[in-house]
Amino acid sequence: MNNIIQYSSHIDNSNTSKSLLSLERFSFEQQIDFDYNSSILNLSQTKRLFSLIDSPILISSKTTLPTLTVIPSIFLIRLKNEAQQRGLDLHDIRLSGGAASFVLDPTGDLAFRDLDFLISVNDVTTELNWSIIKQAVFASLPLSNQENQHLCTEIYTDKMIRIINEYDRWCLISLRNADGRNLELKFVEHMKRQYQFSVDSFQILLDPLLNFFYLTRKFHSNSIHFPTIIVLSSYGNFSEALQHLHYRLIDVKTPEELRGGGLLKYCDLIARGFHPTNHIQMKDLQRYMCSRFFIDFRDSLTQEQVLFKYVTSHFGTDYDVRYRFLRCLYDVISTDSVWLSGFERICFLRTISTMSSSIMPLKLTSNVKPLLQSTCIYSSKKSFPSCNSTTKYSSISSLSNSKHQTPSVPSSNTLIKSSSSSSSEKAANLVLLPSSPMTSLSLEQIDIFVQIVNSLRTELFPKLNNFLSSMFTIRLHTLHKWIFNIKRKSNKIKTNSMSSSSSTSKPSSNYQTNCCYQQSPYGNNVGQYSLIPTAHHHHHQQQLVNNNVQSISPTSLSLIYGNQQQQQQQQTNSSNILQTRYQNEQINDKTSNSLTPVITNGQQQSMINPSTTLTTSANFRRNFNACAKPPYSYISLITMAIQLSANRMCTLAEIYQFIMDSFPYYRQNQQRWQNSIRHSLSFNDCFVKVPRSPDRPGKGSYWALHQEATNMFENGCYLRRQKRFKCNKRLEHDRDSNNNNRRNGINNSLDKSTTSTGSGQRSPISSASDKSCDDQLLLMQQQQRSIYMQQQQQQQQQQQSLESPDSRNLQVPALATNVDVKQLKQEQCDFNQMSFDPHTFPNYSPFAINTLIMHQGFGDNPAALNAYYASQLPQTAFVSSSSSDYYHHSAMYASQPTTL
DNA sequence: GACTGTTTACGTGTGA
DNA sequence: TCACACGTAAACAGTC
Repeated sequence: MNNIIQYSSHIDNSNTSKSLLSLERFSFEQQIDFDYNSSILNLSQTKRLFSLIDSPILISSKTTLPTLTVIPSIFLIRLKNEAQQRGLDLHDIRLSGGAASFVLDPTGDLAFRDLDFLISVNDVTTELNWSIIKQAVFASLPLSNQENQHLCTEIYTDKMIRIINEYDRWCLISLRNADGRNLELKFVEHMKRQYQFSVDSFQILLDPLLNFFYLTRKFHSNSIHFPTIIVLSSYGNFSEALQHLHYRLIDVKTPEELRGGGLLKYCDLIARGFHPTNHIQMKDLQRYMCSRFFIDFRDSLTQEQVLFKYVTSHFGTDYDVRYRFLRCLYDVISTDSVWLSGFERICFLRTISTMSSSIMPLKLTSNVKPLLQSTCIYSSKKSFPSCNSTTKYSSISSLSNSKHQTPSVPSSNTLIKSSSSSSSEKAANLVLLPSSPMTSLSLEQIDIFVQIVNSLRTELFPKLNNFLSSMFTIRLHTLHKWIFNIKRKSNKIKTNSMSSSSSTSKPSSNYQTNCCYQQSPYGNNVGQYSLIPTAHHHHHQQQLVNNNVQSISPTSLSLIYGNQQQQQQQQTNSSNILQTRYQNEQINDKTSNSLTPVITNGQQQSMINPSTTLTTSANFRRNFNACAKPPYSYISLITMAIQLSANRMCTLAEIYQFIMDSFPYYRQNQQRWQNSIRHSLSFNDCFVKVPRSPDRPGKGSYWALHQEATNMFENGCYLRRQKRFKCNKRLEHDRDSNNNNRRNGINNSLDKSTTSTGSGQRSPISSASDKSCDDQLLLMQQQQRSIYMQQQQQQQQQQQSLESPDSRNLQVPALATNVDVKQLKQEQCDFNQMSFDPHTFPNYSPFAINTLIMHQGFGDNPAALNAYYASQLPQTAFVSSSSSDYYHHSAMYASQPTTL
């Protein structure tokens, strides 16, 4: 308690006792251990703090009202007094976050953004206190006309948030600064998480300093009469946190409490030279932060906005750090977002990639390596209803080798089908550029661009059209026309420049398109629009007007709608999409979010205003509890656990453990959700039970994904499935035998109701309907299959005998007959063409009870199991899946004669 | 006895 | 409105 004694020696007794009392009441969860968790600022730190809170900050307005010059120290003293006059006690004012770290940092060059102040309040839940807080804040601003205080809410605030739930009771008023250094005032009754990483966990108690200022405004930096200033760390161990700051280390406690923004902060620290204290743990943390980011910021528009806001407000003109930040974020998302929707991930990666080039000044873009390099699979059924979900698209790298600055294309979603990989690299690079709204094409580049497009048009455009018309309802002629316009403008510009004409001609180009544009969240840059899918196939007459005769870029052209009405209609459509999405989110998460009234600046706006929609989104994010229920179904969670396991199969306990490790929500009420997990495993045909091998005794079986159920979640999108996976053509006798086996204590991998409706509404009637399979057809198919299998076995035997005279096939008797390979091939083709459902033939399923029991020894030996299945199954029996290598029939393919 | 697995019943939200 | 996907509870039986 020595700290307190020193601290109190400079303050009068009444203030001291009050401050001590305040410290105890400052209900930031943990008990404060002053010996272990606090320190005192030294001289240089104190001077730095003085300088920081005694330097003016410009609070800018959103309108024409004057910019206010605010000195934090004076402002805080006034705020305290104003609140006190209104009957509200504000105490324990602390400087926190990056600014506090800046004060403590011995180098003094640690970057920080906002000035965050924590102010303790007894009760923020009442409307009266909330009203007093707002009044006090705006009364403390140096406004000449106090009658306009109510306008300040809109004009001088960047954010105004009130969080009240079981974890948090606090409110925030953020006074906006044009440079992004906002004055953030958090009035806290209770806050569960006050920091993200150890290095920003410091809180400097300002009460003695404010008292000092209050007593004497004659402070000089060379004064020797400094008050003692205490600094705490909510990290739990002050010295450790300080060491992390000194050595630029990243550490975190209770990462499950981190919110989505933690990922950005983490990448920010990495970009500034920080390093994880534990790389292994940090890998898990990265995975968690990725998951959390995409839970908190679910739609791509919000993600883009969050990222853009962070980038613009945290890096200023430090493009090097900015690029490193984006690079780090890109890498983390690429490698650690294991259970995100493939579509979400690629969208966000593209956003990062685009931002890495578009935000940079033109002179730097040529030096910036495009981030988007990987080939990714799209699954866009949800987001783009018009897209054929069965088609996979890949995006390839941008013009990484080009010496020219990256040209822009009309859409940020220029992709080609995977099948077009045979197209020349030139073509792929051409159409897969990340959109760069800030860049423009030079004349030479336009020439090159047009030439390439023309030369590849016949090869490329049909594929492009397939994709674009299905996903964004862009027609081929639109692209043709766009190219034509570019070329025409290019010629015109050439003509103009050759004639040295300085006339400001503004050629306009009209073309029809039924795509929908929306203003880019990138803010004020003219002509930045992003392409979003349309909800309806409405046709807008859009006009592109080129205002810049020096350079032309489709994305730098101003977009003008034919009339205002159409514009409004389009905005309505766009916002309706988002609105519906957020409404769904609210519904989905209603069980996990307590009532949390949130107030933001744009709340009074019309519902069809996109900004309101975004506000709604932001509100939703803020409501999100740290331990909220993840948006994944139990089937999704099980699938994740299985797919992420080494052998593509897990025991029940391993599934439990995975879920609890991954999602803190499931560390509670275990009996309830684990019962549901067991129910899901048993009930759903997509999960199959694989018996343990004798050399691996233990409780319970392994659970694997059914071979054909590996892509239930649309290439990684673990949200609600469009269609439930069913095995509804199983033979009646198989069901009966399974039941008998179960009664006899034999594990049966297919022991599931074949007629499940997804609910408990299964009835004998419905079962009977499913039992009414066409037995004759099945019998025919089975006979055909038997013939084929016999031939297949003969072929394989022949192949094995050729490869290895000593090889044995214990399952198949040696039939050393010469097979007419041409006939076999023909029969194989015939077999391939017949309608064949592997589930119709449970005896041939790798998960059939007979198969598994007979070959239990393969249970834990994927290679042996593969080989066996390969020997037993035709190529077409199961579609090979890249995501299920465990059951990939590679051995069978290898055994196929290649000279057929 | 705890765990694992199956089944039934019922409720809710979603989308056609 | 209805079928379906999903969640929850509970009873029951088998396994370790």
